Amino acid sequence: MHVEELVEMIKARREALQVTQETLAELSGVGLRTLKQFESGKGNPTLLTLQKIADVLGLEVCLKLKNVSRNK
Amino acid sequence: MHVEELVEMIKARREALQVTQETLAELSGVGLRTLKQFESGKGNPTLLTLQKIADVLGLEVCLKLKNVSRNK
DNA sequence: AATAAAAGTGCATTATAGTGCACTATATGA
DNA sequence: TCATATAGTGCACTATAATGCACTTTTATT
Repeated sequence: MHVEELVEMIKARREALQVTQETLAELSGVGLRTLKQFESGKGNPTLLTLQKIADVLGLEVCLKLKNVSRNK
Repeated sequence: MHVEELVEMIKARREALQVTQETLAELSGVGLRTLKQFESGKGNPTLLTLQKIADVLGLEVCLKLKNVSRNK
């Protein structure tokens, strides 16, 4: 997943749960500014930051085998 | 997945592919020091760094729903 | 349209990730 | 065992992520 997709997934999930950025920031312990930056596609969060955010949304960061076979 | 698990997955994958840290660093464009730090569990890489490393190993960073139901 | 809530942005500061270099430690093979 | 390859670490520096604050823009809602 590219960064944009990860961002979209986080945003979609947050919105689905009807949580505001402000609330998510509080719940996750990540600064509001940081969250805003990330969601607006401007950021390059650290793994820890991403995990904190994902966690609260019931998501988890993982690694999976890429579409094996052929050259993208 | 906790950081340690992600690290283990990267290391296992790198070793399975018989690639040295040095080679992986070169292929991924990530500094050797950074890679060493990450693999030895000392780091908190940025998403971009993690993606660069994962990419070369045929892995991708993703978000997935956590074990729904009940309290971990 | 007016208001209010939520999201986005500029600026400045602090904390820390990324990096190279030199060196140590450990694993591996002859 | 000795040599060599590979992995780990201390130090120092640069780049940038994380953050708060104040303000603007956008998105509902009435």
